[in-house]
Amino acid sequence: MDTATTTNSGEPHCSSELRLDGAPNDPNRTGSGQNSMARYKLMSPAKLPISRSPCITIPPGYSPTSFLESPVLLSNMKVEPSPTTGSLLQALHCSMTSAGSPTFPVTSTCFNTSTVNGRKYSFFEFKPPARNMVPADFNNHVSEQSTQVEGQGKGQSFLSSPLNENEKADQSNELSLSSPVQMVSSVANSPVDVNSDEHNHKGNTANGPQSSNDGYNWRKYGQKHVKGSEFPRSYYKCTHPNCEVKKLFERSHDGQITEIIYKGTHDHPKPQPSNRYSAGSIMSTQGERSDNRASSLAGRDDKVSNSPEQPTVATNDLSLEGAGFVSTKTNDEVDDDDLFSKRRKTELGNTDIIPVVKPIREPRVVVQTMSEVDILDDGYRWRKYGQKVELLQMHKCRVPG
DNA sequence: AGCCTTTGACCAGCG
DNA sequence: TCGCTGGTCAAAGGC
Ligand SMILES: [Zn+2]
Repeated sequence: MDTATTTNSGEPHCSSELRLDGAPNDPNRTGSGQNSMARYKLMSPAKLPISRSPCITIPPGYSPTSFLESPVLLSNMKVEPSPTTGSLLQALHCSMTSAGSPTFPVTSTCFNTSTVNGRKYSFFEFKPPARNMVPADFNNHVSEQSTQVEGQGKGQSFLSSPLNENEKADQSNELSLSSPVQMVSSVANSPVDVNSDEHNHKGNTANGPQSSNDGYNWRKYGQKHVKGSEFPRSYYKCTHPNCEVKKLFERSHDGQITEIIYKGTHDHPKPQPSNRYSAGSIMSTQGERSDNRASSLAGRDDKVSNSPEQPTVATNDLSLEGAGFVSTKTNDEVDDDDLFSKRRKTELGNTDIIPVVKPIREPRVVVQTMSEVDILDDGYRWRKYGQKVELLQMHKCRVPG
């Protein structure tokens, strides 16, 4: 019941922040799962006493600035606080605000690194400012910032034409992190309005069938209402034969994605690249269902009329794969974080992201990379503006690709 | 016919 | 050891 639709997206404009932190994760732990995929995680346990909280998620409403006062990049933003110094939160905020387009207020981005099995994974988080609605294509955000901007408005019809964006996305989106770092970028793109029949019609725009299309095909294998979360969490697996990549979704009633988490990496190419749209990732929720299938099928077939899902996705996903997983959250997270924190902590090990208060919902995207890297080849340039003891490093996006 | 979603139950980790 | 919680399984049903 629940589920909703999808949506979301955030765009990271320049304002995004990258956070690297080294937190150890335990990949080994499987938790209840059968697979022992490495799960690395990220969220932030609000409750955790962890000091590391590398990632701070700042709610859109908040201004990171407050947190950090670093003199460094403040150009657009008000101030950029350095993690070290002060409050992170604000930093994030700045981004959003100034980020540029009002339309896309990016909430924040964090990059975390955690160590798993000896490896370090980094998480990259983007938070979109959106309150309820998030722009659908996260992917784009990542790689492309402005492209989408227009659509976003309120999330409604971000993409009038998904296709176009997709294409764009492809082009620009590809984050190729060639570097040692494997990026995972998640994409949370989703259209949001679930209910709407419009989805069908509009396709991406509103559709929600797929919450996130990353170009892969996903099958829902469970849904649960997590305590602390207002919305039910949906579990998806990659349908590829040998692939065990999983995706967790939380959507609000509105259809907005509250959180998206990717686990594992795809060891296979995206299905039918040609169809980007439908390619596969289709996740649907209740309302979407019909669409979903359609999209999914479509994906396969090419029919995708709606599936538009996310065009952007295609490229982005890839990145994700490399990494462990990605998560996206929205404001709601706050509570969720707590919840998540628990398990995640376990699962992930220590990677924690500190939850910030989030009045609003923003989707958060966390990208996990395999290396410590400071460098992300995501097409953006990052400037380090702070560092924290725990290996946490904050980077600020300077120039988009 | 095949694939996917839904949903309740079960399993496992943690406090 | 028990209860809580998150994650997964698997049957049923739908498209
Ligand atoms: Zn896969």
